[in-house]
Amino acid sequence: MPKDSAKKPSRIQMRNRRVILDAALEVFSKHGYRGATLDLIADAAGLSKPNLLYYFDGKKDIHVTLLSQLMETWLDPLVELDPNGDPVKEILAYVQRKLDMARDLPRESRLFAGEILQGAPRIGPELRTSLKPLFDEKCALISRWIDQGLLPPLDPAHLIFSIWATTQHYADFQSQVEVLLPPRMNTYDGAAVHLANMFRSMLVR
Amino acid sequence: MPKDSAKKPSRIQMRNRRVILDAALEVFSKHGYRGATLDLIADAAGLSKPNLLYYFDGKKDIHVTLLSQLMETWLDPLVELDPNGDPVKEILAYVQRKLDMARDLPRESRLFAGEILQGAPRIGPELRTSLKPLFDEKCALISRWIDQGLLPPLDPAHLIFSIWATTQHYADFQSQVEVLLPPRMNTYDGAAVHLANMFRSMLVR
DNA sequence: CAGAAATTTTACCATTTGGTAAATCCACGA
DNA sequence: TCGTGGATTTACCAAATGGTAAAATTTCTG
Repeated sequence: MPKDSAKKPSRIQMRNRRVILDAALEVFSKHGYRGATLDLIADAAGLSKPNLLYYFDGKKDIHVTLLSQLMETWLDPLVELDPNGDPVKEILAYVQRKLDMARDLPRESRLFAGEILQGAPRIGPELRTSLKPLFDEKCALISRWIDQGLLPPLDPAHLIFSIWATTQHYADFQSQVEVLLPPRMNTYDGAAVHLANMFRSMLVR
Repeated sequence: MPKDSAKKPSRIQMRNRRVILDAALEVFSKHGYRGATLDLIADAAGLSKPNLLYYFDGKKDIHVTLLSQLMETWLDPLVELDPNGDPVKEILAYVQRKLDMARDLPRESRLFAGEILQGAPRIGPELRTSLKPLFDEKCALISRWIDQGLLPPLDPAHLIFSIWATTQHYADFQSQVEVLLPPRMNTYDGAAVHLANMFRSMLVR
């Protein structure tokens, strides 16, 4: 009975929960919450549907678990923004980290985007408790840098939005980018150059 | 039998088709394609479900019709990019038009985003036939401006991506923006200032 | 190895959902 | 005003889907 959170998970449980979550990430990010079916997830995981429900309390449980685990990974690049570093370098490094994440974890990006797009019905609370404090802290940090004359005056919140939007775009709108950009050309290298150039020109006077 | 495209639509048909499409926009943009049900759309339209299907061939038909109509509106701001205008002014005006669209037509933005996010299963072809040629044309225009020394060297494609991403972000990620930004403050005015500042600093070298 | 516990499968079920057939209602032109 | 075709409702249905009960099987432990 693995559903009790008190007991320590066995080897099989560890393995199968990971397999299920990976399959669910694939399916949820491709079809959205409603478009994803337990049968699709079970097939992708190589398990039977009732077997899935032996490890999770239901479809919602799988989805929420996935989003909660993702939140940590998602916030990490912003956490690393260093108050003691050089402001311009720190922010440009943050842009690059976010772009790397879009390239390396596109499914996660799309899962998150789909949830937000539909009004964050399942992680709204976690946005308030996890994301908001971190966001406010980093906005304050950037404001301090501005006050110290290390950055030109700008709105920290909108700056962060722009970084999120431009980097995640390559994962979330991948199907559109692939239609528009010539094949064979490396999308992410081009994006890295362009975004570094764009944000540097705004941050360096 | 209004489903034959040959006949001219009656007054009632015109009205009801518009009512249905507006209701469908509301429901599709909020719940996604799979999350939207004919019952929800019918309720929102104030019609019965079989009555919906008297005007459209099915759920897919409603969705595709909506997306096709939207495509025109969506491309319009880019069409207006004037080869004879001042490059910087033209591009900044384009940014503002896109931001206005995110503010005034957030449901349309989210409908489009949801479709792209899931791999554009229903408008992929139209991206190739409608969007791609226009995109290529405007990329070429920007390249010409660069060659003429009117703009600093930059990648036109990634520039356009950045404009799309930053402006649509305020509609597509509205639920997140609302959590993070203090209420009472006008999001779109702040965004307009920030984005104008950002893109100007990149374009004016 | 024996028995218990954990895991997996088989056989279901109730609800939701996209869609249809046919009867009924209603607007409008002759 | 009456008939006709367009518009709407009523009563359905088959498939899909999330979920469950219980039997069967595998794994672990003494």
